[in-house]
Amino acid sequence: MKRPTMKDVAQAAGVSLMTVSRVVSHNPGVSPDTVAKVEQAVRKLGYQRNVNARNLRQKRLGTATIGLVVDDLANPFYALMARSIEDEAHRRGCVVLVGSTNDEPRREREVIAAFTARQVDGLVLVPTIGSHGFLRTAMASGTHVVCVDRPAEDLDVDTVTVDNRDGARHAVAHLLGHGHSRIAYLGDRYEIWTQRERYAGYLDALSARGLSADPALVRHGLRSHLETRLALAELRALPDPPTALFSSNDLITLGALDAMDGPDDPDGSRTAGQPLPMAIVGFDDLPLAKQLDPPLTVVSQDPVAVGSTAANLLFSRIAGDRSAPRKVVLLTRLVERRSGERPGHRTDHRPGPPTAPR
Amino acid sequence: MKRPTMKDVAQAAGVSLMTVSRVVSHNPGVSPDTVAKVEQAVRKLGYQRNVNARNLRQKRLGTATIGLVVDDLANPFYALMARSIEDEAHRRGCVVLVGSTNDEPRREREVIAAFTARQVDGLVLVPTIGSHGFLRTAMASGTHVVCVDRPAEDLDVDTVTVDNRDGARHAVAHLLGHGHSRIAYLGDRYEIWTQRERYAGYLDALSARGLSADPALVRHGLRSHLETRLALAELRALPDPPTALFSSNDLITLGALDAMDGPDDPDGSRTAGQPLPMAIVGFDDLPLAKQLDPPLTVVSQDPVAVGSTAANLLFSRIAGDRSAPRKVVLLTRLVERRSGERPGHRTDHRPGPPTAPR
DNA sequence: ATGAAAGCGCTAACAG
DNA sequence: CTGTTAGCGCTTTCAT
Repeated sequence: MKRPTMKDVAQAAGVSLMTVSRVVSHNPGVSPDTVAKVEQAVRKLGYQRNVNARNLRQKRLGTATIGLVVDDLANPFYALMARSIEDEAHRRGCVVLVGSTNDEPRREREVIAAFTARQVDGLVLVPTIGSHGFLRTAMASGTHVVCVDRPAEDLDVDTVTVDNRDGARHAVAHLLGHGHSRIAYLGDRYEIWTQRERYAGYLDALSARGLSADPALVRHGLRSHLETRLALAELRALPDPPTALFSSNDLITLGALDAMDGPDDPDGSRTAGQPLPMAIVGFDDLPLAKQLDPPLTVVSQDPVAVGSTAANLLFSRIAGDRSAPRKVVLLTRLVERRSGERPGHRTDHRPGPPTAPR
Repeated sequence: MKRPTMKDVAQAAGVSLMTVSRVVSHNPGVSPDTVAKVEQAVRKLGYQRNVNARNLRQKRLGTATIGLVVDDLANPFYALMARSIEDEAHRRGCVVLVGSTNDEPRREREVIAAFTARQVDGLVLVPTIGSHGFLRTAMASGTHVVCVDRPAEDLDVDTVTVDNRDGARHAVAHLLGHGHSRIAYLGDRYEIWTQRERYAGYLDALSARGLSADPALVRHGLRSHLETRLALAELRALPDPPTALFSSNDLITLGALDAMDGPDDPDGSRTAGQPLPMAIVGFDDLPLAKQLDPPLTVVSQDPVAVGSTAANLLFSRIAGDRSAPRKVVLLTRLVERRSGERPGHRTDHRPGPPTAPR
């Protein structure tokens, strides 16, 4: 009923507890016969060492446990990242605790506290908005932290991000290059670092052409499908509506594409063959992007590379690297399919009088 | 530098270690002044209880840690499931260790061993193929196990699955109902339980119409995008090619849609407005399914429901439920969009006269 | 090559 | 109300 302990194994093998410890730890200096006897007892009892008890005494090697704290494990980007971090950990005989913050600082603190209370060797963290000073004490007592996806505003630690600004700039430049000048920006909460960066990239691209953003075309804070639909509806009702759209994350892209299909039809929808009413480029690639009509042009980032880079950084810290914090910035790639190439000079897509050309 | 212990707090507060323990555990019977003194010392030192040490002594409450072992954390289905399990765990003040097996029995054993060695209270497991007898000893010593997505072949434990067979049957019946009789089956490894079930559903639907499967139209063991493309190419080269397709998971659906686009074009592809050459219904919903042309009809399962059901089952076991193992089977839903409705009696899909409207 | 003693950080079971 | 003594399962250190 209860799990066997070293004591039980020792008794079964007729040796001392210490000898069992040596065998189980593959320590040298035990006679082959004894090893055999002990190993047999181990198998017979189904003994497995209690790693937590071990870690209590032997802290030289750490707990071989790391924590991964993301916004939302269900988000494909973080899921891919998590998998690649888990792979790196597994290679090193390390396990990983995961937690989602839901972008709530409070939940973030709870999750991190639960992890550090279990003596994790380190943390890969997608920080929420707000201060992370509370991590200082944990870090002082040896918990290593690597930030991913975005930096923690007040923490100078290893950080792996992608060049969001550059990615957005390219996306919007692409749209501009295809004749669009009224390009809407659809973004998530402006408080999120990646969103600020992407918006900055949007502005960069405009000003490189001598344009400035029309406030009427800029929408921050889109948190849901519904809000995105609404925002898009308002944009289209404008006297001078946008001809193109830059959506700053996958969820918003999804919402926008859905909204473009027209009225609220739960399952099936857009009339076959009818072109999308606006050009669109989105941040983040999506599985069926190239099967759309027209195929969707996106800024793609590599979550697997982000994850493995972060994991490697973390493990080298755990292994003793005490050099200055590194800031790694990975590149994005503009995957040009065709949704960004619709002509920018026509917006006729509704029955009824076409909007004035240009 | 080192983490403070209760001893340090006791010293700082001028009380005994035991008093600190009581305060930290919110035990009654400590005078308010003492509580205040201790709490202040705790804050001052940034003390946090070592949960592992605590669990070593007090095993009444378990470790408040569960393990989640899935095929692949990056798979959207498992990612969603993982998130919902993590939510349930978080509600209960429990943390979760995750691991991917990659469908390799060996890695599964490694991951499970690493988890049980850390004294997890229970395991939510997507079992690989093969025996799981090795879990018996862990279970005998109190580790609870709940299987999800598929049953473990030789383990009588709580299991949460969806009705794969029924889902597949409906999908294929839908295709049959639209005039198709030559329907190809594209599946992953037949050794995987879900795949066998879905194939059985495919056969069910055919025989309900008095048809039997044409072996030439059945392809098992599709493990990659490439293999799927190849398989589809072969099917189309048949003298009497299929007019419709049932793909038995999301990856295969993706591969098939990709292959239908024609030659190997890395990024963008299909000519706008050109209809898909075959009808298709896939198992598992996909984010952009309804934005496709035609919108993709799928069998959808609810990973969040699967996850939360499994988590609830596990936690009630941990809480002491010793009733007979439960087998929960959730339903799937056929989301009828339009890809299953192309006429089954024509296969002309190349440049030439446009397909009849609707 | 093996074992005995001490102690990791904490709580259970008793004292006072 | 508070403190003392064991001891969880293991490893360290020091014998033998």
